[in-house]
Amino acid sequence: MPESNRLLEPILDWYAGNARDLPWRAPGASPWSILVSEIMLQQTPVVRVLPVWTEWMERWPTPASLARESPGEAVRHWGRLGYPRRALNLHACARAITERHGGEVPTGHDALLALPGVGEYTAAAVASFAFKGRHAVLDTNVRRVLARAVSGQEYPPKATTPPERRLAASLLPDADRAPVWAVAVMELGALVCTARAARCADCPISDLCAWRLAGKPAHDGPARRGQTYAGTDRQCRGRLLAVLRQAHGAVPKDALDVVWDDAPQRERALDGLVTDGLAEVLDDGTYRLPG
DNA sequence: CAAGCGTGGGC
DNA sequence: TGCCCAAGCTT
Repeated sequence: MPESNRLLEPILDWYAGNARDLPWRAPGASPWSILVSEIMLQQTPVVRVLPVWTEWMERWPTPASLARESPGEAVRHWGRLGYPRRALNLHACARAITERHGGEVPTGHDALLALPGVGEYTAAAVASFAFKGRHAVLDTNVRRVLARAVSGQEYPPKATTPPERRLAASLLPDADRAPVWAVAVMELGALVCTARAARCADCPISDLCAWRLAGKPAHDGPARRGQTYAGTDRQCRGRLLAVLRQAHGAVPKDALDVVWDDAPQRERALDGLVTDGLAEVLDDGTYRLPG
């Protein structure tokens, strides 16, 4: 028997009084709406997801309704959420679900994992939140809470490690409480145990937290990230795709050329968009979202 | 497996 | 102001 989880009750109690009222957590939220929310939330803050998710749910309330559209429509209505390949992934999910799963989001972790754009985290999240399965749900929030509370480190490793998975698995409560435990730890990381300026005064497990008890030592080791954005291919792709999104119909190449000066980089980025299925070249040399 | 992939907001 | 970060996935 694993040692009992002393974090469980304080975190569940805290969640009961502090959970945000997010629409994909409503009792009637469909598995599809939860899957859409999880893909949209990958690397993207809740406040930016909310309006897009709402529009998508009105427009495409079921996998079948999205599957009937062209992939380009998904990209267009993705707006400025970022990482637009996720729109293609969701469109491909919709088609896979209608073709292989009778139009219903699959309930099992493995079947979810086989869907495009669904990785270890998203499969566990949907299996847990939509179908009330018992899974360790390890997102950046949970990893940070466990790193601090249990391991005494300010930040988790850059990539998820086997010890982290073992720890998360060992903390899983019984099947009845596993889903709420998963969402509660995530919420604690999102609202209290934040990456910067952790609000330890509001934390329900501050008296158990190894990191706080150690005096909140600063992260040792190299700086964790260093990605500039200005001038990158990513920025260029974003500019080009914005033109295609806002135009309805084909766009002459001139209209793309004007948004980025560096021609070789622009061509490379445009080729990349086509390769990735985010844009199409027509016979007359014009460009558009994928049809 | 490290790198690439968007975008906007907070400090 | 620039840097860091936000419910990751894929190759």
